[in-house]
Amino acid sequence: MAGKDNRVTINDVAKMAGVSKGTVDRVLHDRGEVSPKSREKVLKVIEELGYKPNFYASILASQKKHRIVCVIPEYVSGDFWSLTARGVEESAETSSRFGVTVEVVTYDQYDVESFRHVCNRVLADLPSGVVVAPMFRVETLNFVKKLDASGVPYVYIDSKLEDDSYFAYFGMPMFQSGYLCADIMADGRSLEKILVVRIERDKMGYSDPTVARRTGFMEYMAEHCPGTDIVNVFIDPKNPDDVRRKLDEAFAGPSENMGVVMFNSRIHLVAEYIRERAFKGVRVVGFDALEKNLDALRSGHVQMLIAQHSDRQAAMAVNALVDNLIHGEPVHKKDNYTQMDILNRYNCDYYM
Amino acid sequence: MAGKDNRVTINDVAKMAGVSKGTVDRVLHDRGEVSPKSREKVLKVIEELGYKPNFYASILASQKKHRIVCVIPEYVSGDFWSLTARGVEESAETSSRFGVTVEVVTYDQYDVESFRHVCNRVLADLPSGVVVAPMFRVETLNFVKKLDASGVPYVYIDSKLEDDSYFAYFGMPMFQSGYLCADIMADGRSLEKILVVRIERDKMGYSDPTVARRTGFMEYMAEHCPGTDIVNVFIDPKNPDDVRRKLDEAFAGPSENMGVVMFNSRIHLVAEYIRERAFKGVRVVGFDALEKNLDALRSGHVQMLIAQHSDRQAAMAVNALVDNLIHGEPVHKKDNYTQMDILNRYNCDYYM
DNA sequence: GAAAAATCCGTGACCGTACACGGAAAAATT
DNA sequence: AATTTTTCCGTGTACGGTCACGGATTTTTC
Repeated sequence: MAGKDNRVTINDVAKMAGVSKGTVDRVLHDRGEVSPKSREKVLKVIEELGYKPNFYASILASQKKHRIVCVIPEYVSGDFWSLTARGVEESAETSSRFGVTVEVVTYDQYDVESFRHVCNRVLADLPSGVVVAPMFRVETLNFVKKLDASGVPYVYIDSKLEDDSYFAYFGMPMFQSGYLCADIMADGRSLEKILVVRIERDKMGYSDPTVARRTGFMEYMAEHCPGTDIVNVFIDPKNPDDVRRKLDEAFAGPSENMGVVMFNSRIHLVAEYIRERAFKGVRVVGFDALEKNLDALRSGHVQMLIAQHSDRQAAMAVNALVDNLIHGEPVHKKDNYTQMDILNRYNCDYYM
Repeated sequence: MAGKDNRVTINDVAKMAGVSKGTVDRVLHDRGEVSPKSREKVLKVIEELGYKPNFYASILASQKKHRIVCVIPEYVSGDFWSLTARGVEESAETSSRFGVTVEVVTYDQYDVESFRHVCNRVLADLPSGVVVAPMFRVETLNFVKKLDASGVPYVYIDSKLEDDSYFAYFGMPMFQSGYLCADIMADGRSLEKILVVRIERDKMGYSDPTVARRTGFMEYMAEHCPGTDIVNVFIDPKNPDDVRRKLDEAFAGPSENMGVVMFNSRIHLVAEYIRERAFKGVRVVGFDALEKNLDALRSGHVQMLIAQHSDRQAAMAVNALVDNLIHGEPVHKKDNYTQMDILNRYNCDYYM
């Protein structure tokens, strides 16, 4: 506890063990070429003296260059994946001090082929570690299997797959986030109808990370509000007219005491619609702290958001790899569920 | 953007500027003994080459030992200040790598004399930087004035005072947290009565950081729920009998549609009482993610908590000082308001 | 038992910076 | 003009590691 100032160095260990620092270094890095008994002795002395290598001397001396690549969906400024990218950017800065470069490569999340292509590029020039946000189940499994075979550690962010040789996972508990969302939507009020707004793609075969979220939501509703009418509305987010038409239809009936929810980050589309139509009293709940969503929160067109720090998530993913690469540290926890932040108009301005 | 691998070193700069690395070093650290024109030239070359000192070589070479002390109220495991202490502990670990030792000293927050004593001890053996959680206004101002005079940077955590030579502040926006709290308590329901449970000390002259929070709460209520009856209840937290008696009195009347709130971290006392009396339907809202409070959340005796990551807060405070001491970095922002986290039974388990 | 191979280990040159030391050049003094 | 003082700057060592290189021992081979 009492911080010792007399740091013990590799030379101290060497002297004490009656060998040279070269030998100590060899056992430290398991580089072989050390007789069992020297090894033994050095290890014992290290233990006794409580030797900790000087991190900085180490980095300085070993001019190793590690490279980490992050494979995430394409993004444009302000959307969900741009947050992740920002997190990567941030940790890249820190990591560069450690001689680790971090590289972001993106793929079209609606196009398997582009994902395959990116994977191949990564495999062609193997990095020291990989961070991947999986959208295509089979292809990702295939990808990571090859990484694993080459001894390249990989970590999942956002969502994970059911293999188990991943190095770590950082993401939101999807099911629970849906459950929580339902509670926020419904608790203490008796809603007659809830629109679940989904985007067309949901219907297709892609592995959509938000399905678990929807499941959580539905489960809560079934348990706590069996009487509430839940209506699915499918929209094409790229087509404003379509959005307007579909929502007009959905809002047509008796729109008293209604709720609207989306399980991806696009709730601002709904907010926009509601602003246009000047609807009052609709309870709108969504996910992710995109700037557009926060604006909707401020203007009162969205009541609540559930957010995660995807930037921090990404940063932690990268850092976990860096720690491992540089310091050989194992992960603290393999599965890291980041907190679910509930935002409303009164606390959103203090969200990062 | 494209990560350059060819880091430029102090030698490159020296060569380019036609001087020796010693001179470059002198201008880098403003150590004088450099002619204006050499200085000029070096500065220009640094600019051109985009030279960034190698952090690690720098730390390694300068064997400076910095010491930071954190002055916070005494704590026992599980209470509010223990969270802060934990954050300090964490950042202490990181900081030790930088040759910075972090030391925690505590005072009795109910005893000015103990605070004075601690301050004197700190002043007697000046550290390189100070983190302080102020509870006594006058004494703290006096303390920091002396620190300032000695050129020791200090940062406030938790709450800040109205001087302005502090290096930084990390804390929750107290007024807004009260405002938010009121919204969480009252929004969408029509409460008849709200008990504001306070501890005796509130009545005395101590500078209580939670007054701003209470003000925020009251302001919201005045604006949005003028009809709600707000009743102050003073308890002695150390005396369970007193708590029970006072709350019994407060709950005596028509206890339909009631709310209870506390502005410090002791809401678990109320939860305990409610559990004992097996009251139903009371809306209980409080602050801070103490283990006891989280338990109350899980068991349903508290509906909502507003939390802050006081550990992260403390860590950031220490880190800001470390960055400044080691790297001479100025603060990003002087006032750092940490986010206000809304916790209920469904997201509290993922809160760190 | 000598030669070849394998094993083990010490040496020393770095990594990029900080800073003490002492000397050269310029300025001030006499 | 000679001397002293001041200003300015280059040199060299240390910080605590990493790793290539080559030498010394030991083991294997024939």
